[in-house]
Amino acid sequence: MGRHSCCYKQKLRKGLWSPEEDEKLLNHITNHGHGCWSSVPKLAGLQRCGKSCRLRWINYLRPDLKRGAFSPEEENLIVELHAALGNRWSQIAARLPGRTDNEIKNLWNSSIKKKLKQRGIDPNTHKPITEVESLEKTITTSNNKRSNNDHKSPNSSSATTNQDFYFERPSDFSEYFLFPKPNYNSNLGLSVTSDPSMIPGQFSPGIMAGSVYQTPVCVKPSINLPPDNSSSPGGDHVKLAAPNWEFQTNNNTSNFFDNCGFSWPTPIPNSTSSSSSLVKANHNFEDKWLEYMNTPISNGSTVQSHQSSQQQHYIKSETEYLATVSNMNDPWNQSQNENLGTTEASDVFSKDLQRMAVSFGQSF
DNA sequence: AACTCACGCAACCGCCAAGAT
DNA sequence: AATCTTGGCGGTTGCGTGAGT
Repeated sequence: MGRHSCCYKQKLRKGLWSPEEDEKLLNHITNHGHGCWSSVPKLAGLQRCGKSCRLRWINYLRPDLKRGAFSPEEENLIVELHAALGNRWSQIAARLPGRTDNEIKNLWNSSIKKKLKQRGIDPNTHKPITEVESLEKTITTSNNKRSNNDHKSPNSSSATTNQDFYFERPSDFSEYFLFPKPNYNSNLGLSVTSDPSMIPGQFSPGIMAGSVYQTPVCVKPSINLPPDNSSSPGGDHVKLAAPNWEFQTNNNTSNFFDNCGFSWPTPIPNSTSSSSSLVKANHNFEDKWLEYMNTPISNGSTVQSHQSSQQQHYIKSETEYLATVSNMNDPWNQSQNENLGTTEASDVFSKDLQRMAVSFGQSF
């Protein structure tokens, strides 16, 4: 259980991939597609397990990867999506073309989390830390009271987890629309929607952000995406998450994002009384939230400063070529690449060059 | 120059779900 | 129905690098 049989039945290589391995894998998938991942290493002549090959392809070799530093727009979008989706990195990555879940997860853990904390925002709940702390106190108190009656209380986890965050939310969010909706397009400084191509399909991050903490209980929020055409050059080998979200509390299968992109489902009746008090209680938070969203999360230049050292990898040139070719038939990718700023473009292959230098023992 | 520390990234680990047998 | 295989995901770890002393 857990570890795949292929990983220990055979003596397989682990650790960093060599340029030769990359080339083998890239050539194989380019020519044949990956098919069954477990057979890829054998067919490609690699001493790796299929899982490792898959990961390497998805996170590094895939031709549609964007690479380079995250833009402030991307970071803001990640924050918004995290507020709505939690640690569902693959789903967040699906909204950020060319970015991998691993990349986003790393960025979140290494950079964004800290920035949010510095601003007094709890990165788990996206609420002001003071509010979270008071909430924790309340929950601890109530749990203590409850545990006096029931020592086996299963619901004793911290309120700071995402799960708890979602469960805290009112099931009726109709009154939450009383909140003034922040207009992130205007002068709030959040530039997420300034680049419409950033958001595939009908996703409207402005609306999303306004409803960040309004996500109702048992909702799997997501965004309608057009069919993903950014798969590997060999065909539909790379499956990106294909979300098909539904409102779970009932069987209403109408899509969340019909029409206006991010429309909320019908509110659950019989819970308005509690939600109205919540609205009041959350007014302060709304102000803080606006303040929080008013400031772009990243300074851009501070992110991934390591990548300022420009280095390249010979594999990437081939990969980039493939990406270019694939983009010719892919309007979405075309628009994406057009939106790559010069700064970002210059960062694109930094890590690869570094590896090349290491591999060949040369400096450039 | 040498050392330490913090950070970012790539890769692995463990688990789960779905499909195949 | 039970078991096995595979793909996928989120959490975690270890290494390389750069900054600071």
